[in-house]
Amino acid sequence: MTQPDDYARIYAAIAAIPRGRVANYGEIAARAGLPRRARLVGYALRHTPDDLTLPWHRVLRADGRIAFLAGSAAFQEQHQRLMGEGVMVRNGRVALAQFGMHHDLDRVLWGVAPRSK
DNA sequence: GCTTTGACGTATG
DNA sequence: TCATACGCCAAAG
Repeated sequence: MTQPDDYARIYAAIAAIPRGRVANYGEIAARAGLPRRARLVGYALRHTPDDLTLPWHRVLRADGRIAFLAGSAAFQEQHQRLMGEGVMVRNGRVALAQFGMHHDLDRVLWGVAPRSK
């Protein structure tokens, strides 16, 4: 039962990804209050209104890989944009350990509660 | 109204 | 790493 503002929250969550960092679809969904709805994030991203500009290139799959078919135009552009802001991409994959949202600093920036306990 | 299609994720083998 | 399988579910046909 998706509501109109679900998309708004998804877009907001994406817009909140700090420059030089990345997040996966699942994280975005969770941030938007829609746990386990990663696919909806993909859908929303594919249908982003023209008047809306988002850092869509910072959204990757859970394993750190770019979601597009390797070699495709979209794939290359995403790769380009990421490198452009300092995010290293190796064989279509980003090292989440370095650029993902798993450091304490990120929790501060994102206001995410510490893991467990 | 039923089936197919995804910028997905986790779990197995 | 590849391959299934399943959970998830809005849109499109």
